[in-house]
Amino acid sequence: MVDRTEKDGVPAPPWRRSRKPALPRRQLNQELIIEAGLRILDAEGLDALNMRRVAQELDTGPASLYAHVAGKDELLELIYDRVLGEIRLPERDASRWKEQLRAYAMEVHRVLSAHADVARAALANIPTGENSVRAGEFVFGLLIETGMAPREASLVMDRLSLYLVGDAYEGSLHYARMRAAGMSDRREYFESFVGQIAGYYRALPSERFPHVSKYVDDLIADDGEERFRYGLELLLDGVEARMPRR
Amino acid sequence: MVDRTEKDGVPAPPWRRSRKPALPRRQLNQELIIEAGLRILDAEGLDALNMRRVAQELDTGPASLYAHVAGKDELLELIYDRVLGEIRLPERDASRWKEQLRAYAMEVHRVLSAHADVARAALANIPTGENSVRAGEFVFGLLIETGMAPREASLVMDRLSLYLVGDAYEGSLHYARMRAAGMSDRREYFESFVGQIAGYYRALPSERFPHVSKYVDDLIADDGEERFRYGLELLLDGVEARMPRR
DNA sequence: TTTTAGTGACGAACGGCGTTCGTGTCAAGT
DNA sequence: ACTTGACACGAACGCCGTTCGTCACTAAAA
Repeated sequence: MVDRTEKDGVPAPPWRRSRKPALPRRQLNQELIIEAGLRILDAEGLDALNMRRVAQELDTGPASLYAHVAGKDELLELIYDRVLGEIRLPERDASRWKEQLRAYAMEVHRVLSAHADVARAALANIPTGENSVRAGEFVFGLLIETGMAPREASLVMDRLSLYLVGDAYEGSLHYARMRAAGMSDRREYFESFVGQIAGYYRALPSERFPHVSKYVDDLIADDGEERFRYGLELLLDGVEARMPRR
Repeated sequence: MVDRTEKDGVPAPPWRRSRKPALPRRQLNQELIIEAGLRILDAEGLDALNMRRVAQELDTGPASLYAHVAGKDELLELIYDRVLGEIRLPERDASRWKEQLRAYAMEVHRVLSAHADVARAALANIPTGENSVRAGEFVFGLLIETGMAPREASLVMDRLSLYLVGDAYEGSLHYARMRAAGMSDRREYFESFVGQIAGYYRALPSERFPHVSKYVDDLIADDGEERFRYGLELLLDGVEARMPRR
């Protein structure tokens, strides 16, 4: 018997109990549930994503979902992996590893930013989906082919992934705050929030916090995009310093 | 933050009765609530930390807490800042900036690891507590005194903080999983979980994922501690490369 | 001493959540 | 035609954060 949850020969993780071959007698299947969930996530945020809301989107009751999805956690994993599927990978070219690694990071950043709240769901579980492995093979393979020892390449891939998801997670939090404040404009939120932070820093006693209170403008100067790029270059340069000479 | 409960140094007013045994009422204040919350967080994890459980710990009902704490979110922030208060900072010495930055990172890592689940609560809100600023002043001041431009120092501090909290967050997730599986031994969990991951990787089709499936042992070789150190050195080396020559 | 005002404590309850139970329903196999 | 069994789904369970209204108590005013 063929488990239909497998695509292209990738087995499902053993701890995810495999379910029956979904026979679409009625119009309800895992695919539809994932899509509905992602739609809600993008339009209304993670806080609005609950089983009742997903069921409502599909014109049914919450109990119906549990025939296709183990629970909310698994649904979030599935949605996350679906988003990772939007990552476009180039042909590997080890001679341009740094350039390709940078492009990869920017691509992941782009995809996670496009589905703002998905990163908040992503960090809640360790990803093991197909598309996660696909991305991993790209980065890992690139480093290996460049001549880096497998063990070190594994470390680099791990830290880079953490950085990408961690940064996106932080971005998600701002997005959630913006939504909670009822704002839809990014600029409006940025000015309001950063203004508050700046005021807080300026009000600090300068005897105890001389540097922080003095350089407030520098502390709030860069936005998320520039911070992401800076951290990325920091990492890439660190990796380059560890690359075997050729 | 103004605490109106005065403890010492205030003499009893003369009109106070001489004869009263005086239980001054129930003793309940913010301090007690924070401590109870942290106790539960450490002993039972974030999932077990809810307002009813905290109230129970203090022999009262959940409604009583809201006189001292705005809600669960604020309580988590307060607990987090309290944990940050355990961070010990040395005297700044810019001539040993790298060493001190490394020691600082290890110290934060130590404190966040000691209260395993607190990082999961930490990333949920942007920290603005006193102890958070204290740590920021240390790192920022260190970089400034080393000669780095304020704007760049701000970026470095931001990325380092993200790394520290992000890594601790990831650790928290493993901790939560371990607890959810009913294990109390770290070794037992590690072998069980990593074993599953390894099996999953090994089962991948080697045509599509040649590197990942080939170097499974290297992918799972290092534990969280080594990964943290490696990423930290990566960052520190990147920062060093950007330090102005002297 | 009596009254008044104010405050913290807290039982009860509201609304929302994830999830399960039991029953209904209908297509496929016999 | 009957049986089977997977899917659909209304209803409900138990848990959560939070609010309301009431009560107990104290400190100041009268």
